Amino acid sequence: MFLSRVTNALDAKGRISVPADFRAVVGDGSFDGIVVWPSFDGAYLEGGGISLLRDYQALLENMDPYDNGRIAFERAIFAESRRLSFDAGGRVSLPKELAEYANLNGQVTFIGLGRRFEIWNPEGYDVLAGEARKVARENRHRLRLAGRINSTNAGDVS
Amino acid sequence: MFLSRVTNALDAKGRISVPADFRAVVGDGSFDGIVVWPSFDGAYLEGGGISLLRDYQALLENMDPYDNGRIAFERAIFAESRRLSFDAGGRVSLPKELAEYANLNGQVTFIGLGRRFEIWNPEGYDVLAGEARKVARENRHRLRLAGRINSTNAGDVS
DNA sequence: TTGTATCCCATGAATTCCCATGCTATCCCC
DNA sequence: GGGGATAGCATGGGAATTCATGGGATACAA
Repeated sequence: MFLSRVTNALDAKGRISVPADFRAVVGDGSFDGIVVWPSFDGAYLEGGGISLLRDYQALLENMDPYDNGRIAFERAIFAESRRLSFDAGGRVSLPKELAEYANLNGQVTFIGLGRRFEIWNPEGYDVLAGEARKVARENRHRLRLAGRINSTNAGDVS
Repeated sequence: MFLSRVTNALDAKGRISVPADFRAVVGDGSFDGIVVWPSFDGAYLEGGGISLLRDYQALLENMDPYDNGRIAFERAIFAESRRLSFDAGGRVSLPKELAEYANLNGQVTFIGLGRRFEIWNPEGYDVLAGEARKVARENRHRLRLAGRINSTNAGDVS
């Protein structure tokens, strides 16, 4: 599970240290690295472990083969994504076109969002984080974990 | 289940002993520690076991992917939360930015709230505790356990 | 050759691990 | 019931490890 927000350096060679917590999540045996693609919702990158792509694949394969949405997702995610493997120090080298797409230079911020993560220009994300906090506060009544009053272990999270 | 109010020391290295009662609750096999994030409702921290985050994830994944509330929750909780693992003595080290957010220094108070807990500056919480007692008294008629009157294990606090 | 990508090694800082200590609550035996 | 032993817990400090990051060397392609 990807959690937390971490800002790391993008060096002159185009390398970024992937946060150690993130590295611990993506291990899947077959491929030691991350998969990253440009978001179709804004100037930032989306990414995850190879298993995330497999989940998307399973999801799309349940859609009609000639569904316009399915084809578009395949083109926007699979075709645009890059497989970035870790070097010995846990870094990946980010292709230039992805860095340009997301306006990355000097510093980049990894945003953990559970099953996936995003990569942002730090300043770009700061304004968004403030808005998200405000909207979350306005919607906080919706964050309700369903209760089971009569259960013998209601609330037990073990 | 997180219960009781406990005040522990925050040492010079940023470490806090998590109350032993709390530690006994969070064990989940995969991760031995707690997850903590800044509340979007005030100057204190919220936390729980990794399973609490999984419950939130399940809740959010049932919402529309581009629901504004969902995205805001993901950014306000997942992206802001930190995974804090226990050392041999049952302590975690609290990142500086979280300590600053909640005005923590010297002493911190853990507030058990059932499925989750909060971390407060002790003085900050004292005023709130008094108010909570008053509001609880005003709402006391609402504290009604519905359902099985003949439950064989009524009052079980496991 | 020149630029680009990959691998390897070095380094400082931050974090984590490990061991030691005092206190408190609990247990057990007399 | 009293008193001592014992175990669990909170806390302090030093050592060892991990982590992020920089730079050089090597392989490959244009």
